[in-house]
Amino acid sequence: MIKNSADDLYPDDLFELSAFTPYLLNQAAEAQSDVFSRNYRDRYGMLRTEWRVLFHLGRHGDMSAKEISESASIHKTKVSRAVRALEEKRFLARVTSAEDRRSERLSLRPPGQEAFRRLSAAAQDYEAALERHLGKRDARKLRELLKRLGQP
Amino acid sequence: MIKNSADDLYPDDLFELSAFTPYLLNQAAEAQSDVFSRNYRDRYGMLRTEWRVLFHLGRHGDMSAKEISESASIHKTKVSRAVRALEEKRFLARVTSAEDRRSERLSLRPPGQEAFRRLSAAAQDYEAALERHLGKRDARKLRELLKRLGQP
DNA sequence: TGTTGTTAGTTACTTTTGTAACTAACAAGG
DNA sequence: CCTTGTTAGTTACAAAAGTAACTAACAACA
Repeated sequence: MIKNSADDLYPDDLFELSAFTPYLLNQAAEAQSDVFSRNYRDRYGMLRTEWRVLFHLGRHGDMSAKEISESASIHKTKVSRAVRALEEKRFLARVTSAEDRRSERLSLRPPGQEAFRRLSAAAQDYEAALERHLGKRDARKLRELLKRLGQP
Repeated sequence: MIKNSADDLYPDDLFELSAFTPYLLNQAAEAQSDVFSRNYRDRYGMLRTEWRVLFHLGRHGDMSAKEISESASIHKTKVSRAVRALEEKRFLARVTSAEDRRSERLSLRPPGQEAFRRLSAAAQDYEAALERHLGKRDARKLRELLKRLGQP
C-alpha cells in the first residue's frame, strides 16, 4: 500500500488543528462575534470597539480615554477613534479635565445612555440564549476558564 | 448621599462586561494569539492565515484552495493571498488539476514541510504549557466547549 | 455549437487595525 | 524660568482584512 505524503509527514500521534486551543478560541470568538456584534453593527451602525467603549462608560460612569484603554485592554488609538465616532453620533460628550488639561472626562449623553441600555439588554438576552445552549453549569465554567486565559 | 450617573443607569442587577461571553472570548483569543502567533510571526515571518493554511496542508496532504477554505472556514480571498505568500517563500507548489483546470493541487515543498514540522512542534509545546497552566481536565473541557461554540 | 448558469481563484477597492511619530500639557530638578 | 523626561490623546502612514466584481473553466442542455 502506498502511503501519501500526509502520512509521511504526520505520524498518527501528531495532533489535529482541532486540538489546538488558540485555533479553537479564534473560531469560537469569530462565530460568536458574528452572531452578536455583526448583527448589532448592522442594526445600529456601531463598531465593536465603539460598543465596548460605550459599555465601559455606561457601566463605570465617566472615565478618561486612558482609563478605558487600560480597563478594557484596548489600544489608545482604537479608543481615540471609537470616542470620536461616538461623539459624532452624539452618544457622548467630552470635557477637558480641570486638574490635567491633557485628559478629558467622557460621559454618555441621553442618546448614548439609551443605546447603552439597549446594548446591555441585548447582551443579556444573548447570554441567556447561550446558557440555554450550553447549560448553566458549562456556560459558567466557560466564562471562568476564559477569564483565566484572558489575564496573562 | 448623592448617586452618580453610573448608579442611575445601572442598577446592581445589570451585568458586568466580564460576564459577557463574546467579550471574554475575544480577550482570551487575543491574549493567546499574542503569545503564540505573534511570536511565531516575528520569528518566521508568517501571518496567522499563512500558518493555518500550512497546517492544513501538512495535516491533510495535498488540497485545493477551495478545500482549505471550507475545511478551515477561511474566506477564499484570504486563502488566495496566503497561498501566494507561501508560494513566494517556496513553501508550496501549485499544479493545475488535470480533471478541472480551474483548480490547483497545492502541495508542501521540503522547506514547507520543515516549517510545518517546526510549527506543529511549537503548537504542541504551547498546548502542553496550557495544560500545565489550566490542568488537564480543564484544558480538555475548554476545548470541548469551544468546539461547541465554533460550529453554529 | 451556443446559450445559460455555476464554480475556482484572483484582483481592485474599501474599511479597519496596527505602528510610529507627533502635539500639548505636566512634573521635577537645577 | 528652563531644561529633561513623561504622559494623554491625535494623526499619518502601512499592513491586513472584508467585499464585490471579475476571468477562465466547467456543465448541462437545447
